[in-house]
Amino acid sequence: MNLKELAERLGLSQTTVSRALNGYPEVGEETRRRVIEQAHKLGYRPNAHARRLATGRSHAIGYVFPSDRSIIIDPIFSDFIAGASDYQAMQGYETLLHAGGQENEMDVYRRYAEMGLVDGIIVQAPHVDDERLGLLDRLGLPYVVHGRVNDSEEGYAWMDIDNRGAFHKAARLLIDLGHTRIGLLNGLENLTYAWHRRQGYEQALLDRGLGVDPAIMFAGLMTEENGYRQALRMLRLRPRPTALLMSSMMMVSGALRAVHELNLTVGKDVSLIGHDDGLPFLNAEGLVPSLTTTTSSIRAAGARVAELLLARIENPEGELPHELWNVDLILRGSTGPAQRS
Amino acid sequence: MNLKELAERLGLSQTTVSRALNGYPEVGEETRRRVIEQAHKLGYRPNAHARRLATGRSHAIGYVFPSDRSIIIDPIFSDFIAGASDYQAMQGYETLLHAGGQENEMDVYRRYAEMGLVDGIIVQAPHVDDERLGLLDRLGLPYVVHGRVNDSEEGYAWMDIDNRGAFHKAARLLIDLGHTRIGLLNGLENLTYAWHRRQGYEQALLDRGLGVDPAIMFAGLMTEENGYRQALRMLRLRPRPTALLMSSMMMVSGALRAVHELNLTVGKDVSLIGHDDGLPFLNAEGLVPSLTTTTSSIRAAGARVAELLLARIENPEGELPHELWNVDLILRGSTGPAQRS
DNA sequence: TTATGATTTGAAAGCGCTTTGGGAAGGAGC
DNA sequence: GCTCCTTCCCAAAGCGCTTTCAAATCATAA
Repeated sequence: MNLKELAERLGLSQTTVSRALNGYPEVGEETRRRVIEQAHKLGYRPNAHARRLATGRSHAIGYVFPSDRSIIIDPIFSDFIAGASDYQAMQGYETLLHAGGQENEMDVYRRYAEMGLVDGIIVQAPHVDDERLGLLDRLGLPYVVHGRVNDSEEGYAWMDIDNRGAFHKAARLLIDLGHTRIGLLNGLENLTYAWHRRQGYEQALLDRGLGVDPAIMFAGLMTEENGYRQALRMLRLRPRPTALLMSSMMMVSGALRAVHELNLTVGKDVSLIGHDDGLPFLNAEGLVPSLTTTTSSIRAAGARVAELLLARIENPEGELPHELWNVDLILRGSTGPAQRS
Repeated sequence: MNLKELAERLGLSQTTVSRALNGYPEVGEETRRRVIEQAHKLGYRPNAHARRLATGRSHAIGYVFPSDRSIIIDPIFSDFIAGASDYQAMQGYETLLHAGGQENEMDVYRRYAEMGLVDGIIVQAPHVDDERLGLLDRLGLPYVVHGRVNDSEEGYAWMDIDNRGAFHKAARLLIDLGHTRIGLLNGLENLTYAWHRRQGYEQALLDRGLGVDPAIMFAGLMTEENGYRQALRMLRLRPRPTALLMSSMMMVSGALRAVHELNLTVGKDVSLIGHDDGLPFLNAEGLVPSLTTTTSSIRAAGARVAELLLARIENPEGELPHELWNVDLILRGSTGPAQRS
């Protein structure tokens, strides 16, 4: 069932039927009613490609993961995309995913733009000096960055959570509790969010005249195993760090093993704070003791970034959005005053 | 730069240029060379939608997640899709993702088919009696199921791992080690894979004349917290189960907490076996002691399912593939002989 | 030389939609 | 009566490709 057939069956022209279905005003109310009713009854669906060809709009958003596999493995991305894709679906936009293949990330963007496959891009996991933005600008492809690039905040659209503030707050809490040796288990620091977290952490230490010790700082893949290994390593140092600040719940999970293995007590011998992206399969509250966290729903972020991007697509001349979300520090049972050693 | 311009610049017709680029034989060698060279030089890319409209093929594969959010949260899906999408990208197929929105899963399939958005579908997480297959058949949309539906294995294309065999093997190993009370922490049993695992587990018990005790069986979301809670509950029963068989690494992670909390020793007081999908952020070998697992790469499965689907699309008349992968039982440190209690 | 066939190329139709530029019908205003 | 708006509808062009069908070119054989 295509437009032509539908029009014939209604005794109308394609023009009128198309207009009626797409809500154009210059069509009689009675006619519109008839058209919509019949379209529904006959199960008419406009062909997506024909429409896209005619309008020049693809009604699709692209997500590109580096062929390098270290990114998509991060489970937070699936939750981010779930949030974004959910919102897009409600707005009639499809979600295009590109993972791997032999093509490199920049080439995929180029292809997307030149073939008209997507109307916009969500840039994931920006690194400290990200060359993707320049390319997208040149291609004229609208985009919104989830996170920020380096410290520049102008000239591109972004939405980010206040990672610096979050880790600053968290570190300060620990310091206020009397901790002076606080370990940091961070993500790869060429990614901006990790870099910001480290800045927040270091600033809090410096604010209170505490030194920064590279021996109790780690930056790497946020796996359970790295959480375990690094926590174990740090907690074996003397003087032992009395608190650990961690960038992901997976690392927390690993760190807990280390803590148990050393027969230490969480919240007493060692205080733990982790960043919680709100992943449903790894719950900070369900731990024993429940975990003090910096919390921000990655899924909500996904939905919001999608919203900003669609707004940019509908209105390219609008102002570039810059949105920084506050991150809550939720006090639970895994933090306590420092013990004297 | 579109085909028309390129043709003009070359002094050829669109027909010839199109043919040259698409590898049709009826074009002079010298001409083809010139065309390809110029196309490359001028950065020509055929418009995706025009091509799709003309050919009636979308060169895209769809993945639909139920609006019910309990599925996509499972981190194994992102790894599965990464594998599939990777393969597709190499073959020139896009990946379309649908998560959430107000539309229900069946309606999305209908829309995909009627609007021509995808050439095929990968059906995820089939339940025991899945109504999706019937719909897809009616829509004439090629698909491959990752997993099986109920116990019927004919009439549809599928690829699955031998979940029943895997858990049978695992349970039998434990029994051979002298365990007689073995707990099962499973996924939701309306999903076929979980149902199969339970069958394998029960069969192994029955084979050796052991009874099945519902008190030490759990089926639910495979979260860390459920792993912890259920392991804790079971290990507090008397007589205490001396082994736990688990459907996911997240559950293992939670169970480990419970074991530590009860001051039990893994591999001695309690043996653990988990199913490992090969997720890169949660490594069975990195645990202490390292974990005995049933192992099968979900990423490899994704790539294979995509391969089967593309083959079906290229050749719809071909035989329906039925592919069952053996699952290895990898013996590591978390299993040992049962202690007498 | 001419007929024959093989090899290359092109004109034009078509994929299914949107949108431009009118045009017919009907009512209001003079 | 006539003109002038509205209101509602339509024919046709166009989006950028692929593909059918026909024609041009060229070498070869009779």
